Amino acid sequence: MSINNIKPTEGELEILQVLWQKKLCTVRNVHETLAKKNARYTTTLKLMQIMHEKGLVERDTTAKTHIYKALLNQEKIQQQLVNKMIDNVFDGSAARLVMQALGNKSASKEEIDLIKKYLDKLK
Amino acid sequence: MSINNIKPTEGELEILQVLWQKKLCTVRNVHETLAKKNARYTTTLKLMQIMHEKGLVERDTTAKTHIYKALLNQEKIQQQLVNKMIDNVFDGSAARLVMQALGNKSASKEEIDLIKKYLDKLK
DNA sequence: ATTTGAATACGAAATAATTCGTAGTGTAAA
DNA sequence: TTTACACTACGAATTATTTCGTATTCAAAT
Repeated sequence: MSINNIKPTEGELEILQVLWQKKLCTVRNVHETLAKKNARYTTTLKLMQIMHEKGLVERDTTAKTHIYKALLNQEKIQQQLVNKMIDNVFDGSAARLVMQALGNKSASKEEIDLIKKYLDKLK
Repeated sequence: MSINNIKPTEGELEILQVLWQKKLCTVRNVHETLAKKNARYTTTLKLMQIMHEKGLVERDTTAKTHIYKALLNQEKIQQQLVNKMIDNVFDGSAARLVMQALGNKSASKEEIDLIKKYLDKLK
């Protein structure tokens, strides 16, 4: 399995989320940022070590406290997940997903304007 | 766990997809429609039996060949999955998800027009 | 120098999800 | 009525994922 077609697990995705946002993180960094507040520190550590084995992240081990960095491209993974969702859950219709996403508390007026601009550019 | 907050697994989702589309299905029906063509028939059967135990589907067992029907509401599940994706993968921004979905082969001109109309209605 | 605290490594248990094989049963065709 | 076949039931193996505990190491503070 190449660097493409990699499907991070649920837990890995949460960690990637943090790494994408902060660029460089220690394990503790990630752990404390994580929503999953009930897990032990070593759980996060182990997960990140596994991610390293799998090549999902790289780390700088020169100092005692290692510094992690995501290797997967955020946009690629997003695209991959969205595509899969469109196929599996929305019968292949991107439009249906979009409308579902917008019929949604999360979509503010600003966001909707943003999208309209984007659509106009697409044409 | 109530009927809400149920999180179907990957495999269950594939089956639900078929059930939502066809309304009423035998196991064989589902099995042959499924993308997952490499799995044995009894694998699909077992999965659907488990879904029944969990209350994800109901079935009519009057005849020898059972007839299955989805109990989960498609739109609710879609909404739930989309929301989760927005939170976990798009930093809470619906707009970002939408744009990612549209920067995508799947979005044809027709679909884009559809979305524009939808957006206008929203305002 | 010793202690203390925070870090890593890693085995292994616990949990979840998938997959399959075998047994048993009912029905329709021969 | 016997055979053949498609179906269900279900245990159990396999695989994937998550979780934690313990051992060890290093460095800073005492």
